[in-house]
Amino acid sequence: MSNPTLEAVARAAGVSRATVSRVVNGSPKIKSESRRSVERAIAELGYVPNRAARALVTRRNESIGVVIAEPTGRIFGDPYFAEVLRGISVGLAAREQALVLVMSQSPEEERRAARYLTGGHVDGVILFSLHGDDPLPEHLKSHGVPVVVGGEPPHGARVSYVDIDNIGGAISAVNHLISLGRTRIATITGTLDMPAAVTRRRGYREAIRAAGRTTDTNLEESGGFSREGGQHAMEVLLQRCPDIDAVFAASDLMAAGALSALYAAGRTVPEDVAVVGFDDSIIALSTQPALSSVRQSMEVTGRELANVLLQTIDARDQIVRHVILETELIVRQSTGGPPTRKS
Amino acid sequence: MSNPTLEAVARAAGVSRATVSRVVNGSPKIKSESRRSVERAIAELGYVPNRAARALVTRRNESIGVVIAEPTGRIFGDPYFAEVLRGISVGLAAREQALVLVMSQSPEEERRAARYLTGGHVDGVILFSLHGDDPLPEHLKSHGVPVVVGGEPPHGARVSYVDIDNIGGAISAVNHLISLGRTRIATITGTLDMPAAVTRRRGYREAIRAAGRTTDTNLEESGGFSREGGQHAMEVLLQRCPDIDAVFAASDLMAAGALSALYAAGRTVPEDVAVVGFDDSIIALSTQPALSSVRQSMEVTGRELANVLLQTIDARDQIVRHVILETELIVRQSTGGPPTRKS
DNA sequence: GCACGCTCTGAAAAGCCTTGCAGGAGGTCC
DNA sequence: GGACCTCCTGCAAGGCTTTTCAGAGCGTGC
Repeated sequence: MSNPTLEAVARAAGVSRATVSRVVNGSPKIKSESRRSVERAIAELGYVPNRAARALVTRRNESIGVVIAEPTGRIFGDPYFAEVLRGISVGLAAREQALVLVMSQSPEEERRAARYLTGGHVDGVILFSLHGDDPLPEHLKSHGVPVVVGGEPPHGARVSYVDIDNIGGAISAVNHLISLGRTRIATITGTLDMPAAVTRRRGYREAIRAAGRTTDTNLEESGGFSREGGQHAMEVLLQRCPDIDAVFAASDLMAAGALSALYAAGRTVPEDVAVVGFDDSIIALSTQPALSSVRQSMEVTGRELANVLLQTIDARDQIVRHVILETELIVRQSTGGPPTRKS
Repeated sequence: MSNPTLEAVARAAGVSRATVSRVVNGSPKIKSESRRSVERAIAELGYVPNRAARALVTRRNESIGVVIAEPTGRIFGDPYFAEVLRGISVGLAAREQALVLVMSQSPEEERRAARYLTGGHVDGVILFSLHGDDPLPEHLKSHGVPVVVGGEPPHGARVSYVDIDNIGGAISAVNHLISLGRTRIATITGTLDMPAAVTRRRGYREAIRAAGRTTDTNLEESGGFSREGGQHAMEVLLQRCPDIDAVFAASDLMAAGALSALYAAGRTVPEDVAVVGFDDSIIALSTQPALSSVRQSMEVTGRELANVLLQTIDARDQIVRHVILETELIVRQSTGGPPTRKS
């Protein structure tokens, strides 16, 4: 229950507190003899350093905050978050850093979170799922808290981030649809206050134009990154342009919603309309037919987030670091491919 | 950057450190006059108590650990975890407790986690997704760390837990299938080293017998709580008993897998085979047709976990507390119901 | 044999907060 | 008017670790 202290270990090993401290922290200037006796004493007593006392003097907490700011709470069914979290966890565990999870769903909670994060309770912060002009990254940075953002940060924020190649992913998805001979290709975008949503739409437009066609905003509709939103967007699109023969959805969840709307409208997939999603999450496999999707490795994203943050903390600098991860199109039945073929 | 200390606030307010401390901690014995001046000073200086120093003297960390022990990492696509996590977060935020997330996926990581959790870094622990004879709850308890388990704890462990009415949920699902006139009702179970899986199977069996029929282990197959497992289990079941006309799957994810297998075998849902899942997660809405499912509120589960743990910490006792939450059957197209009808 | 240098260790301060105890101010009762 | 009580506040100790600085012990070079 009550843990032994440094003092107790020192007595048991016949040395001073300072020596024990140095052994614990791996100082090189310790005779191997004293080191051994200290190590034995530590093992016998089951000594674990008191994190609070240590933090008090080092002014480090050995813990970093991970913020998932999701006001709607809606996206939460998306496996995306869990996967990234796992990646972060792996990245932090390697360095014995604790992961403090902060979920803020309301402005009130967000204020509380900001107070907590700038209160010196964590050594750095990983931010997630940022919307629009969220001032949090700048706020933290101005308080001297190291920050790294998952996904492209809001416009203007000069902070480190780890992102995937959204534009390349979107282009490969649309090119795939074009290569299938589809001519009326629509897109269901995410919430356009999120950079990822805007960038994926840009990729869609660029691919359309690169094929020598003209873009048409009638073929674009926001699905808010939710299943219901995707379904509704598809209904709107079908009403506006009944001749649609392909859809690129900016997330698997929205693609799943689109499938429902297509079935309800009597369309077959992929015969009448080919569908591509984004993320290649577990959802892509649970739809009927299975979704073609742009794969991103959320676990790698998480690990990189942890790495970049720890790097920044170690360096004590203000350098802005970027990491962009690749994507890969996975072709399944929703665009006519057998489950295992790749583009 | 460098935060003001208690001392600074005391000077600014013209009182002593002790008085400031008492104001911060809401001691009742402070004249409202001094309280006001202290509060103003705090606001002006933007004072935030140093958590480390406080923890050092109170021997409390104001933070609790949440462990998700998932060796396979497979279940992770399940929205279940994210939802419970959110509930826990809400429950802890109300008490200004930090949520330290610990994900252990390998024995090595589990050892590391155990060391961390017994090292006095957290005031209590919430455990999750326990398998078989996991010794962690007992281990923590013997080290005097308050523990509460999400879901029925492993056999023999006398620890507090919050669970849902697994048996009632399973019974209502199977009764629903019986009421539809189905006569060959199979079940796809979870990993049987988890109590929730065993208990749901027991509910299935009890409902079958209560209807005056006999159970048949040929109609039971494990799907390991994963999509692929559910699909494979369904294939096995169909081969063994081609006359199956209903399936109760112990999770939505497995039910989604079962749907794929049924389609592949040329069966229609719900006409040939009616399907019921469990959890009523986002998955239940993204399948075609939408799944009937046993709803459990994961968010409430999470909130209750937090409440029970905080209660135990406050009371400083070793009382074992239990909370059992209700479930509700939601009927959708996979058993022939319209989306909104309830049983 | 002496001065010097190197290696390792110990003493002690610093870091910031909570809280038991004592004491001051002001009011009440006889 | 004095004794006593209540209410509030301050003093100071205590909690555990890291780290600076100085010094002890020992070997080496001249």
